[in-house]
Parts: sequence; structure tokens; C-alpha cells
Amino acid sequence: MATMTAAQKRAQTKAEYDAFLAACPSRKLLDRISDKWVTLILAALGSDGSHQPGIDCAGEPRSMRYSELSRLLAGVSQKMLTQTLRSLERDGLITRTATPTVPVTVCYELTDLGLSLHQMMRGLKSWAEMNMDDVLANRATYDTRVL
Amino acid sequence: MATMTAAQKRAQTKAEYDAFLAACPSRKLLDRISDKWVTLILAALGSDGSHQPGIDCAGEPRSMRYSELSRLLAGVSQKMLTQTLRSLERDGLITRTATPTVPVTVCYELTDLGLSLHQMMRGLKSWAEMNMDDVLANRATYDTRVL
DNA sequence: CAGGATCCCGCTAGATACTG
DNA sequence: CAGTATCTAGCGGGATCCTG
Repeated sequence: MATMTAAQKRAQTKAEYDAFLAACPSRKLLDRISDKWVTLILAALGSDGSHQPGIDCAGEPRSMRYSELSRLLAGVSQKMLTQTLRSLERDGLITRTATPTVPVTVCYELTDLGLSLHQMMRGLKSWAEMNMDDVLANRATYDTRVL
Repeated sequence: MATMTAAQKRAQTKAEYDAFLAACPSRKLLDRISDKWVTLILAALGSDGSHQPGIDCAGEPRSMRYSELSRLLAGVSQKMLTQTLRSLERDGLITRTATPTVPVTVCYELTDLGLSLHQMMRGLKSWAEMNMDDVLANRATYDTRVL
């Protein structure tokens, strides 16, 4: 309809998928990306961290090797790391590149789609780190209030 | 130290908590907020949705009743809704206000701390809705490639 | 209306062992 | 190095019933 306003178009676009609805596919997608390991992986890829630029295989700053990720995301099991990476690859958020060296070298890199989430994930991680003290204080207050 | 630059101060603030470390409390906090129901609740509170302004008990736009949330977040069980609301209250992200009407009326409202997460959660939800088609296409491509 | 309490199943995270 | 395969314990989370 040519008479549709921009606001109406936006409303329709948002109405196409709605994560508030249980049956909507976007609900499951939201569930997927609302995951500790997903958040950490997407926040890690593209971050500098302890990751020296220039030593990654693709030569791009937003790529990281399996072992690098494994070390950076302390405490992650191989199973969860691999599983999460696979799902992110399937969803087109990251790419997996294996170069047939000996031994094999595998790089994971953000796609443009993944990059669009990267900022939010860093934001989430930063939020947790910056507001940790506040949350801790709130919990202490709440717990004494309940007793 | 008076000789510390702003960049160094920022680095130190970030170093205080690091969600990449398994033992860091912020890792657990990140795990908490990386949750489907947390995301949906925080995105719901303060949104207009199908929520007419003026009928909420506190008269403020970012407050919502238990039954409203229960209806908006389709498919959520009472257990998960209550459990998640409690944890959000404990962390100081929302407040719970019970007015002794008959029957009792309970309102949940974002705190300032919760409000600071609200934007990110809306962003996450919007991202899932807006990129659903892309992700679906990527999955289809990936699945045929694997076969 | 807004939960509390309980039961119970499924699945998933984690540990362990093995491999190209 | 970068995984795969297998097993199991634990708990997340739904269903159900009850209450102030």
C-alpha cells in the first residue's frame, strides 16, 4: 500500500516476528543468543583482550583460534565451546576456517551479522562487570530484609 | 596515583571484574542476565506493547502487573515468572509493590539499574526479530551444505 | 489475583577418554 | 591442535495442586 506511513511500515516489520509469542521462531532465537557462552564468545571475537594483533591466521582483528577462545573463556568445556561455535556458525554469526597446516589450524571469525550482535554482547558483559558491586549490595540488602 | 591517565583508570575499572574469568562473580551475573525470561521481562517492563498507559497501578509507564506479564510473556510458567521476578528484585533491577486491595494487586517496576539494562534487552529482542529471516536462511544453507 | 509447595521428567552441562 | 564420542549426575523447568 502506497498510503502506508513509515511508522506503519515499522510496526508491520516488528509484527512479523514477536519474541513475546511462544510460538514465534524469534523466541527460540532469543533463547539461543541469551546464553552465557554465546555472549562470551561473541564478546571475545573482535576484542583485543590478551590477543596480540597480527598473529591471527586471517590477519584480521576479529578472528580467533579455537585454543585462544578456550583459554580466554576460562572454564568452558570443549564440548560447550565446540557446540556453541557450531550453532553460531550454523546461524551465520561466525565463520569457521580450517587451514591444513600440521597440526591443523582453525580460525573463528565474526560475520557482519555476528558483528551486529558483538556490540550488544560487549555491552552486556561490561554491564555485568560495572554493576557487579551494586548488584552485590542489593542482594545483601534484600537478604537481610527477608530474614 | 595522580599520574594515572583516564585510559589507565578505565583499564583498572574493567580489570576489577572480568566475566572471562570463571571465578569472577561477574561471570555468574552475566549468566543470570543471559536468560530468556530475564531478557523478556526486562524488555517488557517499560514497553508499551498492548499495555495502555494510565491503567497501571503506580501510574508510571514502566510498571506492570503480574498477570499482565504472565499474559504478555506467552508460555511462561508461574514458577519461572515468579522465580525470575524474585531474582531480579533481589538484584535490584526491579521493585515489587503490593497494594492491599481485594484481591491483592502487585506491580513490578524497573529500577534505575534495571532501566540501564532495559535498552540492551530491547535491543536483543529486536535483533532476534529483525534478523530472524537471515538466520533462518543461514541455517538452511548450512544444513544443505552438511548433507 | 498472585503466588507457594511439591513432584518429576528431560536434557544438558560437565567429566572423561579417544582421534585425525 | 581441534575436535568427536560416550556416560552420567544434576537441575532447570513444566505440570499440578493448594492458599492468603
